[in-house]
Amino acid sequence: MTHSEENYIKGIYHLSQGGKKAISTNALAGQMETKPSSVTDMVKRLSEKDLVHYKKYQGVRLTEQGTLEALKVIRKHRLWETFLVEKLDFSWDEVHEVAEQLEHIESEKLIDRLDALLDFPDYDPHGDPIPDKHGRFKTRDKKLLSTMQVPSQGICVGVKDSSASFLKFLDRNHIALGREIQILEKEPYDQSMHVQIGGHTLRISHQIASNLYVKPNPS
Amino acid sequence: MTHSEENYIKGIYHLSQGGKKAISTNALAGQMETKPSSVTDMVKRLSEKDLVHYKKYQGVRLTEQGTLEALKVIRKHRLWETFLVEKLDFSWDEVHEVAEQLEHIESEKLIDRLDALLDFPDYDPHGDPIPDKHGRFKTRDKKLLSTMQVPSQGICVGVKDSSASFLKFLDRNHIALGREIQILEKEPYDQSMHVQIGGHTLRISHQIASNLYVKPNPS
DNA sequence: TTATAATTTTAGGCAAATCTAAAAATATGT
DNA sequence: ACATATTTTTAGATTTGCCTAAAATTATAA
Repeated sequence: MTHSEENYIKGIYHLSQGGKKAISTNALAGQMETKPSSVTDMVKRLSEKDLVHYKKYQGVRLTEQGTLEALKVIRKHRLWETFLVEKLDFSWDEVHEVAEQLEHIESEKLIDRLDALLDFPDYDPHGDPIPDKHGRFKTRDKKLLSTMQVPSQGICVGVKDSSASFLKFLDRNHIALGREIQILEKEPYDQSMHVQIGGHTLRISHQIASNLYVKPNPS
Repeated sequence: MTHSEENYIKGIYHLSQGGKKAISTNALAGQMETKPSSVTDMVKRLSEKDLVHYKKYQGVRLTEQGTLEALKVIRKHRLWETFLVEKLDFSWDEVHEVAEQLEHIESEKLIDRLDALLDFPDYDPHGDPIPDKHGRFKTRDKKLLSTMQVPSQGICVGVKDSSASFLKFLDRNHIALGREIQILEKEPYDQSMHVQIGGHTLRISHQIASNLYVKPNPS
């Protein structure tokens, strides 16, 4: 597989999340930041290699093999992100770009040794699960902060949006993964929330709350 | 720069070692394992980018800028090799292939942090010097084992041939970098040598002796 | 249901990096 | 020195991955 093919497979996987419904050419073009005509070209190539199911005008779906390849790339991406944060002191908003390059390095030994060096982590710095070498990963009981009850509490375990700007916002507001969060109040008008976290009380907009995953505490 | 361009620049650097004489198209084609016509094409592109001096039929030479770029790639290659051996327990005969891929990752922060993680090493696992971030590196007082006096002694500090088969041979014969070696005898007929190293006495062919660097002990 | 809009595909082109085959330039040997 | 061999370059093709513009298909809405 070329880098570009791997990126497409990964893009299709992300758009499909869980479900196995077909992804439209336009949607994939959006994800890949390219033109629909380019997508059609590439999708044909992937189809020839049996990485996707494709019928004209019907969208595209990963085959079993394609899914496995996607999980391999995602495993590499997330292990490298973890490495950058844990061993090279990158912050969680800096790792994505570099991991986009590192995920294409081909060496099973390398990635398995990296896994061992990091002590076989289950989740990456953004709280996303890291597939093991067979493509299996642990899902976690988590909800978007925006859907939590008032009052309730839980632990921050992940982000939905992992853009640098969102992650930096969280840093500035003492929100980090692993930290306990208490939902104190919810404003019916704009759905903003009052929460307590890391010894601070703050107001969180709906936009923010719907991009932060929390593992609810059994209450 | 594309990966291919970086590889050519590195290839030219290796062929030029030290000297600044022009490299022939054929020689470069050999180094790059490609056809001379492909080299001509690429060399033209590199010339447009002012990475090399090139005149038709006159061979190619790195510019100052080209030399700097070559040193950057070599720095990355050697730091990654060191990482693989030091942190991921690769053996010195396994690192080259993977480092060939890793050397193209673009991130100054990554490579500088890696450098720090490894404690700013001066030499890679094959004894080759690692350029610092400005392209400067330490040369070392070293001679090929084949040119050493009898009797004399020194410390193994590098290999000229770093092919897996040679490195594995060294492993099997208790020859490792950093180890003291004593030259006991030299056979005039075939120039093979008797040496003592790591508590073993062994006979070393001229072929082997002319691919192993030794730092002579002041005697 | 039929015209219009949106999506998707095709057709044709471009750049990078490679190749083969042929032409041009340089080097070599007697 | 000049014929021959070697080296190097050019010309033209191929593959990957992208593009634009136009055609084909599917969706939508009055």
